[in-house]
Amino acid sequence: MPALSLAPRALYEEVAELLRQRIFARELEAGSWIDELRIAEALGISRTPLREALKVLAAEGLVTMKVRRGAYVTEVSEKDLRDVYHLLALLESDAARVVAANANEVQMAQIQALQQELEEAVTHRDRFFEVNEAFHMLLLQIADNRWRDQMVADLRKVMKLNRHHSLLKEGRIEQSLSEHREIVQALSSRQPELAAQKMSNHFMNGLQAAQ
Amino acid sequence: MPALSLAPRALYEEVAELLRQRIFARELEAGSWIDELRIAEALGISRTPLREALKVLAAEGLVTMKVRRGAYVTEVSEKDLRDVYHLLALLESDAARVVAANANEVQMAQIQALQQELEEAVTHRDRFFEVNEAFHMLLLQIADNRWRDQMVADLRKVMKLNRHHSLLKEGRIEQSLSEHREIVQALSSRQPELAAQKMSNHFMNGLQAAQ
DNA sequence: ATTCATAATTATTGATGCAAAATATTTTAA
DNA sequence: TTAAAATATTTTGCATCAATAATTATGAAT
Repeated sequence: MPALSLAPRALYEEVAELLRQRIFARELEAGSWIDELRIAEALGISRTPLREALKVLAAEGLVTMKVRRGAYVTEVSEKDLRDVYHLLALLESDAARVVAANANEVQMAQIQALQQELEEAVTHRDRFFEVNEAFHMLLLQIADNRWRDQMVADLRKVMKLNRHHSLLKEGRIEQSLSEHREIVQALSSRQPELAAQKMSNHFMNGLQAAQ
Repeated sequence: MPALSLAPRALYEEVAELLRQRIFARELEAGSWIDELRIAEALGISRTPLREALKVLAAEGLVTMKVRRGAYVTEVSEKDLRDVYHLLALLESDAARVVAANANEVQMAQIQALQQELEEAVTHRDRFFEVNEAFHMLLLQIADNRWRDQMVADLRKVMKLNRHHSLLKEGRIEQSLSEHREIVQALSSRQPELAAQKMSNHFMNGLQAAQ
């Protein structure tokens, strides 16, 4: 029985989302083989939508398909993690550059409002995590490049495969907040290169905390 | 009857490749609906591998899935084209930066050898096209970031959706060659920032020629 | 004549079944 | 006892089949 949903998504998308959650929650271990038959049976669905979901996840980089050997949860090495952070830094710092150069006053106000929310969420880990994500999403949305949005979304999913979460490290939230202040400062004062540099810095520090 | 294949790829991958070719060749028009039944029948295969192939192409951005309405060939607007070039410039110029900083002497020699081949191919459009692609691939390979490789590959596929091919424009090949010389020069002299800048420039000129 | 509702047709989505390939196990021989 | 070969089991991958949803066409009513 499919889960209740107001937006009628296709079953393969529902399944893809469910598998993502299980992968992030490490119920499906990194490197392990994904038993199609078992999962299809457990979910009460056929293998067809499950196989389609696996191909979507493969394109995102979350699983790896091997010919005639099925799907495996992607293993993320230390180098992979560095590489992914490197690209996120590159893409999001470019977004920051674009925003600093092109955002209108209303959009700047939105950014500052979210920064304010972030300041207030500093004592609540989950809330901070949530607002932090919203902040980065807002910048991407303003930068307005759907291809970048897609790539960043995929890379962030891969990043979540890693067990060490940078924001969970002692003192990282406070440091992250401080870095955000500098980014917003650079954006507000319309300094594209500075904003890009601060954003890049933000990711490099995140990587340091993550490993 | 499935197509003869020596390399034991899965059928859905063969089909994905075939559809890519047809999309690039405009046999499948931009924005048009993809008739599963008709194509499956024409290829003499069932709809299952075809549907899996379509989901792969959707992840690459070549087709767009609409719930309960099937697959459509992605329409690439002028803005899309600019956005894709922007990202390719960003990613490949970063690769050039990494190469300038980290490549060893053997790799540098490979780059120079390919540049030489490019010089010799200037009078043969198809050959130039081929060597040009090999050149960019070599830089990516040396920069050694499989996530970037995947993203660049996807973006290049989207770029090919556009009907105006920059290398087909009068004089563009000669200009492109000259830009390549400057890139190789910057790489050989180990100037990361200059290499990145030249590469970025190369893409911006390519975009100009493409529209 | 136009609009709304209902029915029919068409196409997507999901389930099931079957064959081929790969892996694991067992048996036999050295 | 160990290794190799043959057999058996597991699992992927493709095809066919059934059902659900959407669109279009037709008919009736205002």
